[in-house]
Amino acid sequence: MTSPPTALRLDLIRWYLKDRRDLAWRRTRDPYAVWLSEVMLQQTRVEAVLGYWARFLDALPTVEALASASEEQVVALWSGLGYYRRARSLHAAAKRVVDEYGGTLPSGVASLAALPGFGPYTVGAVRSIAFGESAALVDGNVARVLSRLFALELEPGAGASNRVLWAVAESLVPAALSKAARLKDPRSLECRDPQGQMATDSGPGTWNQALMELGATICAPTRAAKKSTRGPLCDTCPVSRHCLAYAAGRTHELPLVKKPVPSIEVALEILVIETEAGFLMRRRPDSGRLASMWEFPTREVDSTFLWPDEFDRATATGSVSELWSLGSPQKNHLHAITCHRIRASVRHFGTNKSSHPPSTNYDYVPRERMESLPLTGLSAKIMAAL
DNA sequence: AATTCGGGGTC
DNA sequence: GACCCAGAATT
Repeated sequence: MTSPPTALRLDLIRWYLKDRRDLAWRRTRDPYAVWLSEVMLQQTRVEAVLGYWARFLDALPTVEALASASEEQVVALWSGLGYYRRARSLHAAAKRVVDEYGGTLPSGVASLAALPGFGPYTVGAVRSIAFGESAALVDGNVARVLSRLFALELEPGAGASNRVLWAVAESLVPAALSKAARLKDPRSLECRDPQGQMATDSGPGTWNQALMELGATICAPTRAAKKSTRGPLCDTCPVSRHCLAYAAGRTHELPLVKKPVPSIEVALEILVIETEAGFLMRRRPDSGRLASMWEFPTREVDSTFLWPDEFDRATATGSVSELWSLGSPQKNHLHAITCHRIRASVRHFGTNKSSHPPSTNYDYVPRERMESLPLTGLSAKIMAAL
């Protein structure tokens, strides 16, 4: 393991310790809290995670609390964040950590990688950030930063490309600090020496986070359409003097990007039926998209692609087409998921008539219970706008 | 190797 | 609107 070029390390670490964002999960070394943040941050921007992380930890502050929680509560705490498999994997992994490790998250590669939801990135992140182990990681930020620093022309997404990026990352990650050094000041996260000066020999967790922070705030992706208005802020980059792409004037060309898949337009009609017993809600099937989550009765217009169910069966009070025409129009919503762009028309229908649940997978949910229900993101937005 | 899985911040 | 994001699991 060669150590990173000293000047590069110094420049990046100094910048990071001075200019990094003050993110809540950087103020803790509780492995569970770090683990939770890393899972929430998978394919999700920092800004979106901020509120969720604190709320989740407040409700389920320990591995044991998470392990003994219901899956419904866990998914409800995740509602709106997306990629709900992450929540289910996290829950399953917490149960195994309690059963197999007495509630203490292991720090070894094999142990972590065997847990659901732990891919290569999360293993490296938890090991380096939570435990201070010398473990590399590659996420979208690191891939972009390393591609530019070393002018790597890699085929985007290819397995061989990923192997190169991981090899480079592993060649750069510093050795673990001594246990004494790490324990000296837990809050400072390897950041300062005993004189209060910023340490120049920071550990792997700091190094990895510095790489990601640079990618998130300075070494930004280039937008294919408008290369002039976006892209890396090389003028303020702390390591531009080490950057091969910068030296070659190619920062806007690297990394190579593959063209995105076109998105599909979807039109939905959504009916909010409010009775004395509560809102009529549908529970989605146990498998597939948004599995087991709850939503307002939904009908897809002109096709049955995402929401194949007729919502005519959703109510015992006559045809839904009739309710649709009687309902009062609500705020329409634009909702983008993966490669679909959804236009949702919403109508609200109130009635004093309470009735039995009209069919399986439907139920009336009182307003005060809606918040504890694992709602789909779209239904949560509709609820918030009522 | 290619798909699937949500949703939103940000320009 | 268009990206693309502190990816993992499945096909």
